[in-house]
Formats: sequence, C-alpha cells, structure tokens
Amino acid sequence: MKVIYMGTPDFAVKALEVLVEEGHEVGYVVSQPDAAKDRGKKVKPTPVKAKALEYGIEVLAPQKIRGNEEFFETIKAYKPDLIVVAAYGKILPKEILELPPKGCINIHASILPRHRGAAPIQRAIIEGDEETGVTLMLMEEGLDTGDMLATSRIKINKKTGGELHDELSVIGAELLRENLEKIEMGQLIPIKQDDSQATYAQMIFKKDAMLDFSKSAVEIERAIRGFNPWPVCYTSYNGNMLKIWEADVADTNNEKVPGTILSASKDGIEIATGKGSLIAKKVQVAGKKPMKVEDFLRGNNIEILSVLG
RNA sequence: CGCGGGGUGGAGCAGUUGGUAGCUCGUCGGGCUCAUAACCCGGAGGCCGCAGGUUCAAGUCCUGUCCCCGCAA
Repeated sequence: MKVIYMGTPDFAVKALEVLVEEGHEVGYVVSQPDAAKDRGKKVKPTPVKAKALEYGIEVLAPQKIRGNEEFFETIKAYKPDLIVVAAYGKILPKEILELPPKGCINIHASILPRHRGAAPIQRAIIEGDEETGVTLMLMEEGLDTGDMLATSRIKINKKTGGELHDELSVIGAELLRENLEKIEMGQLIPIKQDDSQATYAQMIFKKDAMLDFSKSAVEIERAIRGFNPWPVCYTSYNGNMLKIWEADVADTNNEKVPGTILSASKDGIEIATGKGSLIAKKVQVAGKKPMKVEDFLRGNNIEILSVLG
C-alpha cells in the first residue's frame, strides 16, 4: 500500500519500522517541526523524523495542519491508500481523515475508551489500573473517539512509565503488523466505543509530578512510578530539589505530619504520608545522577523528623 | 554562545588562607562469636576528567577542552 505515516516521539518509531519492513511504500512521514530543546538549546529532529531520514523518506513538518493548503495538496497528490498515525501531536482535520480510501488508523496506547488523549500510559499507572494496552482504531474528528479495530492487552504490575511506554511501543507496532493485511483487505470489523465509559488522560506537566505527601502512600508510589522517567516526582529538602525515582509502600501508621522523614537507612528513607508511609529507594538531587538511597546517605546527612516539601 | 551545579581510590562524599589526599561503605587477609548486614586488627587500591599556564610548590589559582546533571524551553 501507499502509506503516509504521522508520528513524533520515540513511541512512534517502531510502527514506522514495521510499515517499512512489511514492504509498504511510505511516501511521506509527517512529524512535528524541530524545536530547540534540552540543555544548550540545541535543535534536534524528532525521533520519528530521524528514523525517516535514515530510510530516506521525505519528511514533512508543517507548523499548522488545519487550513494548510500546501500541506494538504502535497499529501493529496500522493494518493495514499492509508494514513497511519501514532502520537503525532496534532488533531487532523476532516479533509485529511477522509483522504485515504483505507482510512486513517491510529495506534493509541490504552484500551479505549479508557484513557483517551495525550498521556494514556502514565495515567493508567497513576490511576492504579491493573492492565492497559494498545488500541488500533479508525480516526474520526473527535479526540480518540473512532471505532476500534483491534486491541492488545498487557499487565501493568510494577512497571514504570518508561518501561510500560517501551513495551507498548513494541506491542503497538506488532499489532499494526498483524493487522496490516486485514486493513488492506478491509477485513477488520470496526467496533464502536462505549462513550459512557470514556475517560481522558490529560497531558502531563512538570508540576503534576510535585509530591503531595498528604495523599496515601499507595497513590504516591503510583505517581512516582508513572512519572518515571519523566517528569519524575519531586519534593524539596532544605530548600533543594529532591527527586524520588523509586519507592515502596509500607503500612507503618504514624501521627507525624505528612512529609516527615521517619528514618533513613540503606533500606530507604521512610516518609510519613496521609496514609501509610513511603520508603524512597532511589533519589536524585540537582546536579547529580539518580542514586540508591544507600549511596546517597554515604555522602549526605538526612535529618530525621525534618519535613519534606 | 539560555541559567546553574559537578567531574578526587569500586560507590557516595570531604579537602581549610596553594605545600604531594581524607571520611563512610565496599573489597582482601586475620580475629572475636552458636551466628551475623554486628564488633576488633591489618592490607590493597587514587597519574585528583583532559591539555596548557602561574608558582620553589596546585586537587586547591588562571585559560582552554571533553563529559555528566538540575532549571528553563
């Protein structure tokens, strides 16, 4: 098939590889415009763009999609059979959705209709879901509201946002691979989403990762896991930023103010929360790499009973 | 050239007004002990990121360079 692929971050790289590996003609790859990011303000291509360039595929990175005549005419002239989208980052207008005969197919990192939207992977962890997955769906104008074509499920267990992200990226790409032929043949049966069960996974901002010790230790641990490796839950200790990369939950009940450091040893730094206590296992301070509490304590003194936040 | 912190024995940190390096842990050997992640004794291990400069003398001052990290986007 003649395919146009739209995607931006790491999550979307695998699916592009699958399209190429399966022998489809990817005429264009559409990605977000390069932006000055990271330390030093260096402009870097998006992961998907980088992969496309490796393949020698022409990359389009329009600033705007809606009302962009030049862009629309370009892809229209290509006459794609199918458009595949994975974490592209922009809403596609109706005219593009209706362009390819086989439709626009999206790879979404959740079992729809749960977690529609921007950050389905992290939100699934944070909200304590037992499992999540990937959904292959036909796109329509609403945000992740289209009919579902196929799903693949996976247990979350104690995975971090990063681990789950990587697994779902592969699972999503494989789900696409398994269904490409059926898509081409029109053999998949679209299943309507039950809108009454829909939830939205809001985009994540750095401030979302600020720790609130008045919550239960269980909830906090999930946030720490979900926000790892980005933005990483943080609090402050003596006015300095302290990130917590990994933590366990303990039943220990106490009367201390949430955020109070109860103890500190090689086994972790125990912190009082609204319910139960949290045991930080891996932490990081500004300018340093994340390190096990055991290592951290060798060179840093932690004052017991001081309060974080 | 966006702002800032840092690169010191395997790990995490100290290192004062420049005078050849110290702590905690680990590690190796020995001892105590029913036993131990405990305790005691002893040992190994560092061209102090790299290059140059100032100096009688630099981890410690100056310049350049590489790498890591926090913030901001």
